[in-house]
Amino acid sequence: MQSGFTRQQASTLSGLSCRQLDYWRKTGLVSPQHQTAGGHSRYGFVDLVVLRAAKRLLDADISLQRIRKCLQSLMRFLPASEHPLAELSLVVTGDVVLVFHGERAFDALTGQEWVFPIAELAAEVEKLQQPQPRQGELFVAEKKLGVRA
Amino acid sequence: MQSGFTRQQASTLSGLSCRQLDYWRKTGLVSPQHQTAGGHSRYGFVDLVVLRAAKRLLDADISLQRIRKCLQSLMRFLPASEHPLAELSLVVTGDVVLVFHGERAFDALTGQEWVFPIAELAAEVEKLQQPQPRQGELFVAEKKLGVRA
DNA sequence: AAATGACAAAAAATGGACTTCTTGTCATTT
DNA sequence: AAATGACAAGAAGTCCATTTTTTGTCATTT
Repeated sequence: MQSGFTRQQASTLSGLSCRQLDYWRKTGLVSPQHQTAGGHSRYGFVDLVVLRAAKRLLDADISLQRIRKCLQSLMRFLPASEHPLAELSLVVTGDVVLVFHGERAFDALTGQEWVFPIAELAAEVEKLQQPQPRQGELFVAEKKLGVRA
Repeated sequence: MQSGFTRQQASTLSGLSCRQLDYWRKTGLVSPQHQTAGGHSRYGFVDLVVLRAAKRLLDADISLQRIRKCLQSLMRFLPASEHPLAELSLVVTGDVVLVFHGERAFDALTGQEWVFPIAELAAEVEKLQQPQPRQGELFVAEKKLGVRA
């Protein structure tokens, strides 16, 4: 076994057409990791993972242009992280792709992150619901110190 | 303490204007849980949680029309679930709102769910990378049984 | 086999006009 | 105070025409 997957192999294994692979390479979406001396493509392991991910996204009706932007973000995680892929998930919904890494969720496109637990809101409301504090002493202390006023 | 929060209180506690509360009630987005004998609003605990959630979504530039649809989905979880709010989170990104409940992620709007771990893709590729099976016997068995052909 | 180029069909994005929805403000009623 | 109604500005959604992107197919080259 040599250095990587040929175009044909990559196509078969990813479910993408050779035409797509060519176009994607030409437009910089997924470029094969190596080349042969003769200038032929050799796709690497990470390439294949990316190609399969892209295929899934396409199947989920995510447009290529969106995938283009998302993969840029995904790529940052893929080769980099220590526990690389195990803790990494994609959530696809509507036309948004999220990258989950542990507890955090990033919009693969914007990099924006915003998660908030409902329990937090409920706790806030619950606190407001009882202006009479349970811990009387603390309340008194606050009044004395003028924390609330 | 009586039955609930007045409009004014709900407004103050949620950060929404009375105008918004009125309009939202009129259009059925969030209706106060009870009414007084005189026909005045009394917002309940869950109402307040929902109002605060809505306020946050608005602050995140989610349009009211989208919130309208999302809350319908969120509402299903809120009063229903056993471990109600503790395991519930919202992820807001771009113009999509996801409801997280345990391991699952639902598009709050469509209800669609699709999560996939990258590790899975990597494992698939890894398997393909070695056409020589590690378990020789199994491979032979498959050939014998014609499973692959 | 793989890369490249050319042509065309299909899919997706963009931009603008138009409509609907939200919200503030103010007056009136209950 | 709260509800209701009226007016208007701004925000957001919809629809349609136009442009760009993506992909298949086929021929040619390396």
